[in-house]
Amino acid sequence: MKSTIPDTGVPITPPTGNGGDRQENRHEASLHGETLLRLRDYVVEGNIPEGGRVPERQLCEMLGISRTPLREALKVLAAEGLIELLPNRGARVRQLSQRDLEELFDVMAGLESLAGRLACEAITDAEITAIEQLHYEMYGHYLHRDMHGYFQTNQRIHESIVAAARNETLKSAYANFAGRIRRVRYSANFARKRQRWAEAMREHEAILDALRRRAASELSDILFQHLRNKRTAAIEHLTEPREDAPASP
Amino acid sequence: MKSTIPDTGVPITPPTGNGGDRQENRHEASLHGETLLRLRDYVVEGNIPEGGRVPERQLCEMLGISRTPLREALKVLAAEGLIELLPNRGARVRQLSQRDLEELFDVMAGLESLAGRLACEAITDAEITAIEQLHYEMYGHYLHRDMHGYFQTNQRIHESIVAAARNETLKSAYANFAGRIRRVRYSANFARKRQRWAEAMREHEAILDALRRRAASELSDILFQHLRNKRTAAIEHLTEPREDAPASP
DNA sequence: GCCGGCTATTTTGCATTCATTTTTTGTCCA
DNA sequence: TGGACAAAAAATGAATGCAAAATAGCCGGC
Repeated sequence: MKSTIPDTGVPITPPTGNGGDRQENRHEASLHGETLLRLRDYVVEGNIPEGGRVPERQLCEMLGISRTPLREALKVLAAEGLIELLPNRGARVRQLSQRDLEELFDVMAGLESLAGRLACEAITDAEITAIEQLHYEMYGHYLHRDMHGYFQTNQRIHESIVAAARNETLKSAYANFAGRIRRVRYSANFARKRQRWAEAMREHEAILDALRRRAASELSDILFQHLRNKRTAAIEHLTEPREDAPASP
Repeated sequence: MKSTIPDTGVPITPPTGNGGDRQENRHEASLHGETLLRLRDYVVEGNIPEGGRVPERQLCEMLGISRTPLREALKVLAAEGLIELLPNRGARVRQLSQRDLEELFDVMAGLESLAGRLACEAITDAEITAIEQLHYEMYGHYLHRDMHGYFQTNQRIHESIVAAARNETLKSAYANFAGRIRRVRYSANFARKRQRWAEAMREHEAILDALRRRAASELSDILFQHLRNKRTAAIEHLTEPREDAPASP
């Protein structure tokens, strides 16, 4: 046997509860909408290995639906870039090349950069205060070397900036791209490198500072560079993934 | 009769030849892929009035296919934001509110701003020369008051910048958003206002200048502002669409 | 004459079915 | 033993069928 593409089977686990509707509006009503949400989460959470095939029949019985709504959802996921559809050969979880990742990170950087710019026009003092809170919280995590907490808070900060941009279209696009790299973000805690971590903290200080001053262009630059650095760290991590094994607690 | 939503019928015209595959890779193989491309063009070209319903059966016979692939294509178009799916009530061409347009323009601005930034890293002298050519060509159109030529060349310039960014993901997202506002861009030749037109030309000079110097941040700012001004012009035009009637040839 | 409720028709959503294509399995022969 | 061919099995792509919902049409009441 064996074709060139590894034909990983799907371990048929019970469906994960629909986490939350990040992106779609109110598709819960229709079956295909529900299916879309669940399938998206299912894929984003990494339940199917990279490049693995997405077997229609198994998913159908797993979700208890027929193939029609499932296939509709697959088409949408393909359009979103999460999976790819090989003609007559079914769907596969999209394999992201290094180049793909670089591109995705850059687009994310561009979107956050835009978010920062727009946020400067609209953000309220209260929102800034909230972000400051998050910042200090994150600093605490940093001091305690609490990676998980750090990442979580970090993400909330970035989401707050996007929210402050007051642009639902942007928010939705941001969520889409974030979903595509989420698998990587989770599997690779690339920022374990101490130096990069400290650097990121400094960048966050600068972000906050620019935000307080509503310095749009400046914030835009800082955010872009910040994400660019994340990108570099992530790529490096994927290329030579070691350094975190002999870490202190 | 009459519900709140205007129930515009679709004038059943022969299908337009598939212009070109902007966004999708090679979906020509499958029927639903073909359908997707054709339907997208059909909608983007404005064959269905704003907010008009997209009747499955008519489109089926128009395209000569069954409902299954058509419905798959509709789901994708809905995910792209071109149409919206009302539960149990079919698809409608998405009506863009003024706010939607503002948001879309801003996102486009962000993407172009990003494109400029990235282009500075990768663009070749030859590409810059090509853009300069386009710029002079556009200037010619400007002097001759040739709006159509001007817009066409203008669009090619912006596309060249996006292409120079060497980021297919960005290019694809750009195409997606461009498609959403294309209907408006075509129906409203908002830049007829002389003053804005001259301003735009100056901005383009600045863009070219920054590009030559590979001044990433600066170009990013200029591009954002340029698109922002376009946005303002467009919104103004939509609000009070007059001024172009008593124009000299 | 206009409004509200009732029925008929259309339309949508999903399941099922059918036709191809691909993939796997089995067998034969070198 | 191993590879090539062939048949079987499975999976995909698309069409059709069927139940539920919505819309339109109609009639009666006010």
